[in-house]
Amino acid sequence: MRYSADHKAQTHQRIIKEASERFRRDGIGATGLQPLMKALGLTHGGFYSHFTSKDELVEEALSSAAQDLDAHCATLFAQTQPLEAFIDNYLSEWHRTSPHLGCPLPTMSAELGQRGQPSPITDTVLNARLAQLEGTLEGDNKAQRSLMIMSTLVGALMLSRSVENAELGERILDVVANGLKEQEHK
Amino acid sequence: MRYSADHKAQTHQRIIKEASERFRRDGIGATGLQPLMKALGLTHGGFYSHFTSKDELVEEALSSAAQDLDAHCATLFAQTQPLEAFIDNYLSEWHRTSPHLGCPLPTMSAELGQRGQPSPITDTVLNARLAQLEGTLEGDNKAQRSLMIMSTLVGALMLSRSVENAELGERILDVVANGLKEQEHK
DNA sequence: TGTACATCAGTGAACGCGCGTTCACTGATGTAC
DNA sequence: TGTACATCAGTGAACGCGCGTTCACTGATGTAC
Repeated sequence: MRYSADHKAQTHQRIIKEASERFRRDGIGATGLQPLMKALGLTHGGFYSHFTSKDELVEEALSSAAQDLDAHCATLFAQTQPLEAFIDNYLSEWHRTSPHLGCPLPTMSAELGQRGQPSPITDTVLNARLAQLEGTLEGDNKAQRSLMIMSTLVGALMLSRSVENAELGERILDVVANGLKEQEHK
Repeated sequence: MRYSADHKAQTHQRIIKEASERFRRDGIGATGLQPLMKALGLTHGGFYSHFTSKDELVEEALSSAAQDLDAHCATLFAQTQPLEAFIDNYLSEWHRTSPHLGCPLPTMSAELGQRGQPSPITDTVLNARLAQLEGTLEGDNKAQRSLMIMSTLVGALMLSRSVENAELGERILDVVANGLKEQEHK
């Protein structure tokens, strides 16, 4: 069956959106193409009308997630206390319990580093986030401080999601968020 | 064939050691039992004389890795500047390029959080590390500060390993190590 | 000490399963006349 | 405007592969007599 003009582009986007959520929630290796296509009401064979391989989908899904995140951050940076807003948002209970909609770094970067064929996606995502963070800082050594803050945020969120004890998970977020804000307010 | 008294215990330990390295280097899901046993000169069927399932191996391999790390840290804490030694060691070029021998948190905790059946291994490993770190701190709010430092270390090491650009990877380690030491020296 | 037997770590074929990928096919719709 | 045809997104069976796990078997060694 032939479809209307932008039908294919829409399906393409639907696959990317679903994949970017599943990759972040379950990991890349644990996400099968068959269940993914089925969740969209499609059959798996059609996947290759849109992508040449799973690896290509990984690339596209990650840059899509990064773009969404950029847009989301832009709204945070319009606020009066952009750094505090960024920290509170990154270490929020919502972010902890919504890995599929959040930053891909805590969920996917370990696996991306372990994959055979490396790609510069992590570099791109990280650099984008660092650049935004730098914009909210004042004083000296912005580049170094944004790198430290970003490392702390990524580590704290990942750990808070990995521990079994939910109370410990929430405590990690609270303590680190308050500590970071205190630190930056001197 | 029947083997000498402690033969089985030795093989058991060899499996655990090889597994704990592969899990940290490649991830749990990406580590097959068949290649693992083959690397030890054994056949895969024999695996179930030692473990009831892959999940059981995961548990044992992780606590073994945690124990090794404890011992390693103990030597660091005997030094004159234990906190600096800990930071320098954690963010060393050796640690960055030797994930299979290092801390399991940056390599495995994301995947452990994504697995269906959760286990308290991450909690145990993290708490052990936090307790040790607290011992090297002086001043107030030790619990909070050790949590922040640990988050920073884990995040920085994971990111440094995930970026494709090795120069960026090394820069992350340097900047964060220096920043942390400066911060703690007030 | 010598012999018969029991043990059980390790063997290797086989199990069902889901993976990524391929391919001949379908059939509704856009286009050409 | 009406008809014939080309397009191509999506279908669904099939591919080889490696996974975790099972199982009947082997055979060197410890043990019992």
